[in-house]
Amino acid sequence: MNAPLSLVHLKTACSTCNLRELCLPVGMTRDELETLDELVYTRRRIKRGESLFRTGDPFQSLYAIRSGFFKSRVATADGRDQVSGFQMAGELLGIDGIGSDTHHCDAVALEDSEVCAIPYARLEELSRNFPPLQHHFHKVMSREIVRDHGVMLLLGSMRAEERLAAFLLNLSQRFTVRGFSASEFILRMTREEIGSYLGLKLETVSRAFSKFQDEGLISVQQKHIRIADLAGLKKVMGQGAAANC
Amino acid sequence: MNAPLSLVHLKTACSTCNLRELCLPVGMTRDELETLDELVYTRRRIKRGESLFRTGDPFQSLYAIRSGFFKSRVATADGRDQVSGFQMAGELLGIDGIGSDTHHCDAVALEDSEVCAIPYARLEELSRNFPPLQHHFHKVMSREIVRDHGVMLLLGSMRAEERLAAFLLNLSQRFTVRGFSASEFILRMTREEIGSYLGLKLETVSRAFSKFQDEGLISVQQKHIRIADLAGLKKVMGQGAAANC
DNA sequence: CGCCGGTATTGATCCATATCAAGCGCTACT
DNA sequence: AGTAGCGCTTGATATGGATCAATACCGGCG
Repeated sequence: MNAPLSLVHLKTACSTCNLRELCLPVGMTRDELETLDELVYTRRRIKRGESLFRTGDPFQSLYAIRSGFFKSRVATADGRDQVSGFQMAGELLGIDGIGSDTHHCDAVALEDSEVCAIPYARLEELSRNFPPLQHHFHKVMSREIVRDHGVMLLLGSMRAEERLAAFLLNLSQRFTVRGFSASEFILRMTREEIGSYLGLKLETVSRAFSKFQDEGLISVQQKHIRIADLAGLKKVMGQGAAANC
Repeated sequence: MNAPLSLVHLKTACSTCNLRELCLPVGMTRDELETLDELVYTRRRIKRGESLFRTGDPFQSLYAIRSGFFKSRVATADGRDQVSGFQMAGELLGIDGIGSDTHHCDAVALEDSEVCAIPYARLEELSRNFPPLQHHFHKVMSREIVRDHGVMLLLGSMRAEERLAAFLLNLSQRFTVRGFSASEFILRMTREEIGSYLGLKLETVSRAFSKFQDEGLISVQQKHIRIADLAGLKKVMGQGAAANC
C-alpha cells in the first residue's frame, strides 16, 4: 500500500503536475507536455533554513519550485548581502548559474520546500528539438530581467512606503495567480528580509506596516497580513508604478 | 570606387566584425562564425538622442551595438523613470522584449551609434541547429540577470560614494576589454543620467566626483575622467564588492 | 566673437531613513 | 506549562543625501 504511493511520488511528471500552468510548461499541449516529462528526473526536499545552492557552487541544474518558498541572496566581497528576490511555487531558481557555470547567489528555503531538478544540459538539448520549450524558456529569462529592472526602479526612485506597498501588491498578485487569497496571506520572511530586499532597515519596514494599518490600508499581526484597501495601497505606490516587480 | 565600398558596408558579417570577441559570436570557431553570418541582415544608424526602440514598441529584433553608446531607461506609470543601464559596443540590446513581445524600456543613443539588427525568430531558429550559439545566448541572458542583481545590491546597500566608485570601476573595466584606456575616458552621459542609474541626485554625483578629486583618487574635468588611484577607488567601493555591475 | 541654453559645481538647509535603545510578544523547546 | 530567545514594535536622536538656490562653465550657433 505504501510502495505504489511512493513510486508515484518519485516519478515526477510535468504532464501531471498541477503547477504546469505556472512553470516551464506554460501553454503547451498535452502531447508536448509528455515530451517534457523526460526533462525532470529528480525531486529534492529542502528544509526551512537550508540552502538549495550557494554562491560559488558549480552550476548543473535549474530548479522548479514544486512547493514552498525561497529567498535568493547576493553578497558582496566585504560581507554585505541583500535579498535579491523571493520565489514561490512554479518559479524557476538557478538561472544565475548559466552565465559562468557557477552560482552567483544563495537560494535559501524559507519554509520546508520541494523542487524539481532540471539538468541544464538536458534542457538545452530538449529545447533544440522542441521550439515551444525553447521559446518559453527564453521568455522566462527575459521576464526575470524585466522584473529586475522593476526592482532597480523601486530601489532607485521610490520612498520607503511606496516600496512596501509595491512589495505587498506584488505578493498579493502572485498569490492570486496561485489560487490563494489576494487579500489575506502569511509572510514567509522576516521584517529584516523584507527590508533587505527593499533596501530598507527592518525598523523602517515595521513602521511602514504600522502606518498602513493606522491608515486602514491593511491589518498586520506579525506575519499575518490582510489587505483592506487594495486601491489605497496602489495609490501609495504612486499611481500604478512598476507592476512587474 | 564608391560602389564596392558601400557594398562592403552593407554586407555586415559577424565573421569579419572586429567585435566578434565581445558580441554574440564569442568563442566560436571560424567555421561556426560563418554560419552566424546568416543572422544579421541589417545595420541601423541611430543619431545621438534618438531611440532605437521605446517602451511598448512591438518586439522583433535584438540589437548588437557595433559602435556608439546607449542608455536604457525604464519608466513607471506615474512618470518617474530611471536609467537601467549603459551599453557599449559589442553589447546586446532588446532582451527585455522577448518575454512579452513588447519592449519594456527605451534604448536611447548617447552618441551617434550603429547597431546590427538580429531578427529574434531567426536567432531562435539558428540556435536550435547550432548549440554553441544557443549556449552563448543563454549565457548572455544569465549574465544580464547577474549584472542586474549587482546593481540591486548597489542600490540597496551602498552609499553614494561607494556607488560612484563602483560605477567608475565598472566603466573602466569595460573600456579596458575594448582596448581603450582603463584610466582615462570621456563620460557619454550627464551627471543626471549617472545619478538616475545610481539612485542619486545629480548634485550628489557632482559632489562625490569633487570629493574623489580632492582625495586624489581621480581627476575630473566635466566629462573627462582620469583615474589616478585605482586601488584607492576599489577601497572606497568597500573592498571589492560586486565587480559585476 | 559673443551670446545662450543646457550642464556642472558649490553652498545652505531640510527631511527621510538610519541608528541606537528599550520593551513587548510570539513560538518553540524543555 | 514555563521560559528563553528571536522577531517585532516603538521612541529618541543622528545623519546622508535631497532639495533649494546661486553661480560658473562649455559647446554650439548666429
